[in-house]
Amino acid sequence: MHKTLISIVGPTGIGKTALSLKLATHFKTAILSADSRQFYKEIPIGTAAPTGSELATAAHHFIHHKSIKDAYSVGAFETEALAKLEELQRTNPIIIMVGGSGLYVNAVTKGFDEFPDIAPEIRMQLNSELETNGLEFLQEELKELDPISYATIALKNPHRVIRALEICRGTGNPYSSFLNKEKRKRPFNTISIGLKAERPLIYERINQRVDQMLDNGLLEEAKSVFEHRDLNALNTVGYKELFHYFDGEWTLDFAVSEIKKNTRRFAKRQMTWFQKDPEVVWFEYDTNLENIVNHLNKVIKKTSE
RNA sequence: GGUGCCUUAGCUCAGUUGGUAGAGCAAUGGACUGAAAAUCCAUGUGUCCCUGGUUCGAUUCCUGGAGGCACCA
Repeated sequence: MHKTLISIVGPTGIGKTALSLKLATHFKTAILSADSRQFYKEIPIGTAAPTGSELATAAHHFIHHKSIKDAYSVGAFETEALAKLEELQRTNPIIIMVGGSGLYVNAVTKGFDEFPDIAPEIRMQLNSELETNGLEFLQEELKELDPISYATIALKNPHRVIRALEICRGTGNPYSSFLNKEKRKRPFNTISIGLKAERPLIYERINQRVDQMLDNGLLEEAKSVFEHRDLNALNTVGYKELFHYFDGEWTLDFAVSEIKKNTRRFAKRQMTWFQKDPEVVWFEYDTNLENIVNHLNKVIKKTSE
């Protein structure tokens, strides 16, 4: 049987986790997470990670396998996820992947060009140069070192400029020279399923879920990681807002409304990302499992012919 | 009841020496190859509270009215 990765995507709060559990039960298989925040074991509540009983329903990978103190990146995830998939598919050809982080999903399903590892000091240096000299200064350096990237990347986006520059500085070659190489072919076929719903419904579910998180102890969870607030893993909706509350700058009510607002915006960005992928087949969030399974079986059958 | 101030975008407000108006926030759309729940970009027609008057022309000036705030009774 042909190896298959069933990828479930969609905006936050739409029910991806629930669907993944049903599909894992149906196909008697494991779940791989492509959620850039559910990796971290210290922050399960605010990231809406699967609960203990949900985790017990099927084997999960890449949930709570890292600490917020670990440095992690899409590149590392791509490598680990591909290795894990290879291992799992030796015994089970169908594996499920769920995740709302578009970049991380693409890392597994499509892959990126390969870049050498860059010493983290280079980025730290670039960040401090951004601070002291400003973005235009860095843009000028990029113009020198990599005119092609200078002409194509979003120059007003400091993250993009710094990434390109760290490659230039770290390798001595332009960032653009690594791009658009032949990508390693995936040894599996991906079937992408998207969950969708009317915008007001998504927003309503998000608002409710934030209240639920508070009931589940989000405040205590945020407090327990407060001292590490500067870590990238905590530059996350649900935490950064509560940190302002802990600082005494915001009332709790305001922080909560900011969490809801930022989650809604996040959901919109996810939809924008996934909508442009022509391979995703969309289902209403409350579609019967049977319909989705039928679709999957049809595609699986077709690809193995 | 009297006096003063206010009424402009979903919200807070700016502005037009009279030629139908603009910021912040919100909202919406988008980008995104190792920070991605991150980061960045784009988008502003609204009975300028209502009525009558002056005027070629009123959201702007004047009359009257409604609502709000403050002070005085």
